[in-house]
Amino acid sequence: MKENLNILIKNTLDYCIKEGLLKETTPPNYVVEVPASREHGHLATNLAMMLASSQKRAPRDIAKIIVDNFRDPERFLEKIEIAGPGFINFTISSVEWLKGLKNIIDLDKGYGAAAKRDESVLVEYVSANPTGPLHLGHGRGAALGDTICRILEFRGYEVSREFYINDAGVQIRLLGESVYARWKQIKEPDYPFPEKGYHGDYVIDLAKEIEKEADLSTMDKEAAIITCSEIGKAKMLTELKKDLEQFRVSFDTWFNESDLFKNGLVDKALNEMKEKGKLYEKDGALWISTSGYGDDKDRVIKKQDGQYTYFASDIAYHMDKYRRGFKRALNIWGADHHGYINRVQSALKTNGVSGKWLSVLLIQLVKLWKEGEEIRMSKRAGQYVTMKDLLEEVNVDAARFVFLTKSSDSPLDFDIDMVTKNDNENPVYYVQYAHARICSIFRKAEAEGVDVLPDTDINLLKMLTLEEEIDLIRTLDGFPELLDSICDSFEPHRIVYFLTDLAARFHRYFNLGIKDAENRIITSDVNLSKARLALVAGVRIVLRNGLDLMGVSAPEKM
RNA sequence: GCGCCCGUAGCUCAGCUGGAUAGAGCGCCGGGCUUCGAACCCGUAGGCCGCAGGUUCGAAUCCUGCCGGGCGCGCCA
Repeated sequence: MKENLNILIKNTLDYCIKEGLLKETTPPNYVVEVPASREHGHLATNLAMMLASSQKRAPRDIAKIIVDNFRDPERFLEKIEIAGPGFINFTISSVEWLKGLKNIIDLDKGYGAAAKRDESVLVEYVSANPTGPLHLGHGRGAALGDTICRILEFRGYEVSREFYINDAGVQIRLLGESVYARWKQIKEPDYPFPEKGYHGDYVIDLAKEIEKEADLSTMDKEAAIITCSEIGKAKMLTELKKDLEQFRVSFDTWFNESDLFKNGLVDKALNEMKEKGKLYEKDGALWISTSGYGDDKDRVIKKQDGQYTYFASDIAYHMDKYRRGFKRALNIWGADHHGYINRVQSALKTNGVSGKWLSVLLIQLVKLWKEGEEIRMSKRAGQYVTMKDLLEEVNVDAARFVFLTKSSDSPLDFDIDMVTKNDNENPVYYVQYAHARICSIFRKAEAEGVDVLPDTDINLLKMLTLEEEIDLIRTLDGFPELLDSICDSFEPHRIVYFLTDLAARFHRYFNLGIKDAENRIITSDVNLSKARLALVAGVRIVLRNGLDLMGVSAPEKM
């Protein structure tokens, strides 16, 4: 609707200028938006106020010119009013809203989707080290990344989901040493455990499993540790994939850091930078001069001991991403990585890649609450709640919904008790209940012999005359725009608030029928019933499509 | 010390590129089911939007400076 109105506004503006009613000017940055109050119509624009300075006239005078000359040949609008300091308020003809509803029902699962566009996005998320189980922070990143990908795809972007496996550095080695030590301890309980090793019980489980698969006792220590590293990593990855799959999160590409070295991509990246004169040696180490590109200081890329730093492989990785031809890249990182953003972007700029090509979405920490107390997580002590633990207690729908409820800028308190409850304290049920309720209405209608999928012709829909009914359609109409705003802002929490608001409007509408039988959806008037069923069918479509984009189920009964 | 994020109702948080009277959930108090699902709805109370300036027709939103909280600033990974 907004788009349609925008066209009319633009035509009117052009007309007024052509007729000399307004001075020629570059179009101001005005907005068309849904006003907060219903008294202000369906849509409103601040155009006249934005024009005031260039026209050197009072906003209300300009508004009057626009309103008096409004170009609306198809009678799209029912009413135009000037209000307040110079807002122009539009009331759209109710037939237009009914057409909008019909469109939603016709498109069904495709409502909210956009045509394929020539824009590819690489989204990297989770990227947990395969040295331990997924924790709640990873869960938040997984829910967020997955939902962003689903929405981008729905809006026509070509999306590739990627998980980067840090498998080339010392932490995999440390995993091997930890597993090896646990294996030794089966026979020699006093065998020393590496100081910085991984203390979690899962390491003991790994040691037991590896013993079944490989005869470590016939190997020398080094070979045994390498075996432990390799098998340990493979097993941890299997676990990660399993947990993620259960969480309805999948990836197109599992990218091994070690492949960057194997395929010579790190050397290649370094050589290119060397040729461009971006590298230099100092104090026996190799440095990259990122400081000219927005970084605070230059960074070491190869240490005195000849080992590459992580930065080296990260540069190679991001250059590889770029060369694979993606138009944009998005990384989803924990907030503790924020110091790294500037560094990576600077490195990209050093290589001639625009800093805007890579966006980074930071997510704040997750705190876990149980029985009114915070459960502090400590990796060193091997004490933390894993995704696996969580999913044993909490269903996937509830977990994903809660992870998505808050802005990623805000730390998340995850209250296990609330999310475990099967009552109205659990926020996911509010939206799901609305969906199930509509399904129930349809079952009832079917039982009463009402044609449940009428061919939604506009004349039938004209039975919808209640204010609440048009309001519902208006909300449904905002769905595609909501999705677009999420694609631009990477703020998927907005969909939660949108769906909660839609569910609230539906519940309120439904409850009108408790007070007054005339307002029930299935009434004694068959045509009215059909029209109202079409309306709630539209609500059901948006609830279902929206929940689907969140990776949350839309149950027919609950 | 420098950088990023946050500060909105008793609690947890929304508030979309600046818009009209700042909202929701939970909690408190009070109401609503003989017929479509009460996992629902309606109503009351509750706010110097951290503080102080600035930008303009207009600021919770943008700018500056403070205050308070979180995180990050390695030849760690």
